[in-house]
Amino acid sequence: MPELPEVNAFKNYFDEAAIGRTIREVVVLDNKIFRNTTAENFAMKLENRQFVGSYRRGKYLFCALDDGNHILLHFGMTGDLKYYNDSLDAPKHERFRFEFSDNMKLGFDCPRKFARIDYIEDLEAYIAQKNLGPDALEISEHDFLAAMSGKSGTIKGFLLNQKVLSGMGNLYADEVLYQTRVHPLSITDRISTKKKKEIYRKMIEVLTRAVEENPDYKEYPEDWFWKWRVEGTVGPAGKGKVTFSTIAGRTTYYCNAWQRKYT
DNA sequence: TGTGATGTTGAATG
DNA sequence: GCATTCAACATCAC
Repeated sequence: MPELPEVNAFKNYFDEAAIGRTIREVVVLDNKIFRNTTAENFAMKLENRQFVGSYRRGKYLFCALDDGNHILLHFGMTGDLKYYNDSLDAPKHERFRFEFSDNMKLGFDCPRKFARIDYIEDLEAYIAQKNLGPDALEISEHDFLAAMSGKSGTIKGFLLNQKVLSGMGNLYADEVLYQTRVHPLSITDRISTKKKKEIYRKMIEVLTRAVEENPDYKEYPEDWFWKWRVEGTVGPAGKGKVTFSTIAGRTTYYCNAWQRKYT
């Protein structure tokens, strides 16, 4: 999926396509993508409304309506947005679309259907109930260090936990650990304070750079991050080869000789 | 043809 | 409570 930088790019795309437009009709092609509401209710609530803004927190994109309510767009692994005019240009796995009063359409595409769409009347209560942690680009160094304190799980699991920190995904987590030379199996609170701060700074740096690229997760620049994330790639300064295993439930790439394991 | 994929959730287990 | 593992969700590409 889209991780934080990709969702940020979706936000930019959404803002451009939807803000200020009136929704004439909501066409639903797959009921199951709605989690806390039905397709009928969703359509009824949104028709004749206008989008007035959007707010991203981690991988969650909240879109504000002119009646004060919100919708959540969560892209799962394969969610995507497409803005178009001609019906022939509808994305292949469109699950629903907004048809605006000017006849333009914004389709939500998602082959694997891991995406989730919610209708939200109380945004703060919704976020509190989800237990969603602060955005990875908003959290302060102090709060980041405090969150690490006492944690006995792996650093990889820590970075992926959306309740602690929202926005990091599998690829960017591997990138941060690789660049800071910390082994993904390191125990979070055993890492030195100096290294913890390095992880924090690198996380901000990597995400900031990625956000600036406005990445489209289907098409990354040639020299994008994680080029190294291929088995057998030789680590920096000839430090051994990249290998992978499942850590915190996700396929994790790392270089044993390059990344120190704090235990 | 079997396998794994940028994510989340809930249940079961230690 | 904390952390981990697993299965489920559903489809596509290799």
